[in-house]
Amino acid sequence: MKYDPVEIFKALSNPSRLEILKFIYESGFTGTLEGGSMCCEQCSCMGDVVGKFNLAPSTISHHAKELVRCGLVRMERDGQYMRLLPNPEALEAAAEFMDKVVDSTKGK
Amino acid sequence: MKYDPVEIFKALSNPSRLEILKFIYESGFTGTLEGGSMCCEQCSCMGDVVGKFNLAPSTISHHAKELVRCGLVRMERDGQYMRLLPNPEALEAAAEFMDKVVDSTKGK
DNA sequence: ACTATAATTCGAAATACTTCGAAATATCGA
DNA sequence: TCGATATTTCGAAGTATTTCGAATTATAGT
Repeated sequence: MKYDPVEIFKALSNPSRLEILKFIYESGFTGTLEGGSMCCEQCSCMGDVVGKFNLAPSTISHHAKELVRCGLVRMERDGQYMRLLPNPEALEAAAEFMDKVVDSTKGK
Repeated sequence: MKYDPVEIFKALSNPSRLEILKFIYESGFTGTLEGGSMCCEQCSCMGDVVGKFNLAPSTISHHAKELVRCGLVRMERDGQYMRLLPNPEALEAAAEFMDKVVDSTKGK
């Protein structure tokens, strides 16, 4: 298996981290970030997240690393900036895992 | 909202608890429990879970309570036994939440 | 009422998580 | 190269989680 459901659920189980994930996903690809991103139109960078949430930069950095570790987010350097990119494949994999558990109880 | 995604993800984020959940869901409604349940054909009870996993009864009891707290499982007393019943609605709600996050990144 | 079985509560130990601030590292622009 | 900005690493404090065993509560059967 490419993604570990437990690791993904762990990443999603912290309220701050879940909000950060939502922010990254909403900003990603669609460029809906209000006021514009520091780094690009189509994604958010570390600093965008720091500006959005009431958490220390080191804390944001740590949460981002967790999101990357389990595959929910990808990161790439863009000069000084670190771009945070959604990886919906991982979220879909976790949702699929849940659907399978649901199916297992419905007699399938 | 009827179910809190963060609470559900927290419940799913522990390996033991996730296995217990899967066991409850597989046993529930379909009666596929090998060797039969202590309490009934169509579900598992606390003792079934204790027999299946290498964890102290108090630990199983604690995990079950967490699963009930977030809505993933229901519990009802049957004499000495405690029946553990899947509540797929909660799991479906969490999967739907995830799908919404995925959609938010794909331009809606 | 007593005993056995099932499950829960309680208290404690070990571990993990969340968050911060300070210091370190990376990159850009002048 | 220097100073400014962006991000990460490190160490520490407080909090939460996981697990256990012992004691307790609930119920069934005799």
